[in-house]
Amino acid sequence: MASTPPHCSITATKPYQNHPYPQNQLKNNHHRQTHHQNPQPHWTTHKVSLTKPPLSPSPRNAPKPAATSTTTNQNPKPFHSLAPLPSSKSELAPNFSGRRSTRFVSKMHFGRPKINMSTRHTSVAEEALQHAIHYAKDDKSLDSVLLNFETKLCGSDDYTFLLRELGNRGEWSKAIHCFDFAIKRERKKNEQGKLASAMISILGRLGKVDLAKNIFETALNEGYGNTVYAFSALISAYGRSGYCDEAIRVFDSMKKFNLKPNLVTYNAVIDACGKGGVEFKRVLEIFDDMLKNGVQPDRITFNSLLAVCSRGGLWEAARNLFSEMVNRGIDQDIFTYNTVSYNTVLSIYAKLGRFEEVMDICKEMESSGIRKDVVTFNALLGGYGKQWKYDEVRRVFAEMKAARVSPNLLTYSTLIDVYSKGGLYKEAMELFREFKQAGLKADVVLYSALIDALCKNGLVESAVSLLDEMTKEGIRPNVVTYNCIIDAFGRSAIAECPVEDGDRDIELKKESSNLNKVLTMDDKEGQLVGRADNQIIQFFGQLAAEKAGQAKKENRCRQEILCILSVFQKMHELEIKPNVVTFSAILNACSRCNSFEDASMLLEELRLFDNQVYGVAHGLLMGCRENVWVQALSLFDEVKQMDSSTASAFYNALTDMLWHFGQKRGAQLVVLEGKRRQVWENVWSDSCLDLHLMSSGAARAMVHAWLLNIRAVVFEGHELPKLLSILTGWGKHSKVVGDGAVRRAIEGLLTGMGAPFWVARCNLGRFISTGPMVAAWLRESGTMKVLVLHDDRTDSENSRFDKISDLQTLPL
DNA sequence: ATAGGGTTAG
Repeated sequence: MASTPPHCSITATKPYQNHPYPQNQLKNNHHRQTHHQNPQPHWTTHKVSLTKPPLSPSPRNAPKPAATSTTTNQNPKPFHSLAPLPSSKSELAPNFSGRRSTRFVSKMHFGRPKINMSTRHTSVAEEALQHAIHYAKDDKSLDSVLLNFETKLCGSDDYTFLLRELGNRGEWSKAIHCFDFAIKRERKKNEQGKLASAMISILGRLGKVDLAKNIFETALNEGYGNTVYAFSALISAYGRSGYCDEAIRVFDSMKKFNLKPNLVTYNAVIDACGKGGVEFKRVLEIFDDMLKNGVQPDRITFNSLLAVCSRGGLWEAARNLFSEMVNRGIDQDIFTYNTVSYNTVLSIYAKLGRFEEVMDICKEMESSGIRKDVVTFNALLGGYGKQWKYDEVRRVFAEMKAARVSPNLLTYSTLIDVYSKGGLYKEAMELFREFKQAGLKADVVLYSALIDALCKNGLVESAVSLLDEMTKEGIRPNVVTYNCIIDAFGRSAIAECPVEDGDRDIELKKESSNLNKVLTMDDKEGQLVGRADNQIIQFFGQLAAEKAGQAKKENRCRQEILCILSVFQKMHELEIKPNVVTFSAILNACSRCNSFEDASMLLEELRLFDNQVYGVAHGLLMGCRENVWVQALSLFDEVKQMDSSTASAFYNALTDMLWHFGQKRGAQLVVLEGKRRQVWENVWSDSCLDLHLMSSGAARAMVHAWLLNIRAVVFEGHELPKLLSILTGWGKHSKVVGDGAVRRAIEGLLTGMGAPFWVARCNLGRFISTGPMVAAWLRESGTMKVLVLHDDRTDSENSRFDKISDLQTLPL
């Protein structure tokens, strides 16, 4: 076990720990016992110990791994030195599970669609698929469909297509039936092998490990399963269901069968280890084995290794791996690898919005004769969609269909999400309809995206009823689903009423009534679109109509609070573990409460989730800074372990809540602590204050601190820079395009203080001034008074604290 | 044939 405590990671949630292990796999599970079972019963609230000393940071004195740039591909040996480092364990950790926590759960749901990347299947196969979906209600009718098509279907490629597409639709039973049908009719062992590995992979993606194992064993017995593909598929199947010991066992057994693992096999087993919480040292052994056998690791290998590190909190090791990756030239050599690599790079560039590079890669792929597969297309669609390049999205989607690459759940999920985020609800609705027509089933991620779209538009109650629908459909919501809803609390009440344009209004009403007509037609159409689906389509119609700003807002707040409490209730019932995002969401919800009483109800929910986070939030809110500050610091230590946007979101939420309830000084302390810990990158210099990553409360508290800071500069007799600027952004970073809440808040703040700043000519989100003007203002007698912040509520004990830590003397 | 895409907290 080396020095790593089993639960020190920030990704402590192990969603699969709830899966019942198959009976035959419970033996020899020593390892799993230690790793998979969270020793803390989740729903107990631990006692707050306000005297608890702050956590010590991770030791920095551990020996540095010696991954250096001298390493070459031919001599890859430095990895033994990447020993796991001891890392601090905190009691907060179990709740502070990072974002990765739900990924795995969501991937367990229906159809991890993975379809044949080539278009080797014939159009007959597509026709057969339609028949199998729509007409085959039982085994018998499926048989007759298959018999009907038997002579026209072209070998294993057509059958593989059929299996995969059925798998994409969650129809594992039909898929197995087709597999049995196909295997009987196939003579060549090689082709039977293809069918078998495809079938194993499909079942693996659907989380049906036991069935996958059956197929595998039969294939072995019948003499067509002895391939590296079948083994790799089974390893991956075990891995994605969390049975990493089984995955390793299968991997080890390959030797007996004289099979040499290849890159994919190694990647699958390393990935399984990552998901299964295997300690880093053990994974490195496999990695070394890989290198010894001359299999070159690729980006996926490294990513999986990195996941193991981050899981174990082994940040040093992760950093070293990363630099090793760069040293190995993974980035540079990527094009000499294979399609996989292409897709990985492509999706990275697409996410970054670097479309020139994306186009280059596409061209490169075309010239090397590598076909774009569903993953390639999905990456392109997501990339263009996130940049709001909807024309490109349409073009790529058309190209995809022309290339006869079937859009899958992820394709539609991506598209529906980007269209909803862009406010193109009609398009989103049409895609949802197409998605249902294709016979695909929504999973938790798609539902969460839909729920989020409703929430972001203030339709919290509709979101909650969709939550109920998905539960009824047998799809288990995850923490993300709940976080979306919690974070939406109060949004509708504070949402601005857009300035109405009469004509536009009428247009939208027309559009909305058209939508309703389409809806009615759909009902007649019949079976394909079910109850929940109709509801979703209705919601999109509602959203399209709500764009006209017709929302009735009376009583909303009251209803919403009841609604949100019922959501918490459901979360408890389903035993959904909260994470740091949940806490941020609750704090944000508090900021939207009009009364202290409402906020208290929400804080009470926070207390039930995590007494310690509650202790800090509540303590600061009540002005008991001195008592909770130590506790707060240890909380911030934990938050610092998250990725930067998660961390800053938490600081933003906490600060906003404090600011909202008049604890401005407390808010400022939190913000300065965040700055000290570099939660927001490069917040300030003497000439510039960059607020674009901050919430409005955090930004305002920061403006005060910054101005006090340059006031000190002035009073020390130094000159200010000629030009001073405050950047607020103008909504570019906002998920709501052009929102600019921070900009408005700062504008109001500066005006209110009489600070001589004005909006820069070419940039609405930038306030500027000159050094001399600001200096003169800062010298005015009344300025200091408006700059220093106070709390509405203070504990008498705190006056002493205030005096010592007068702002100018704070370590900034 | 086996791996790799999508959702929340700005």
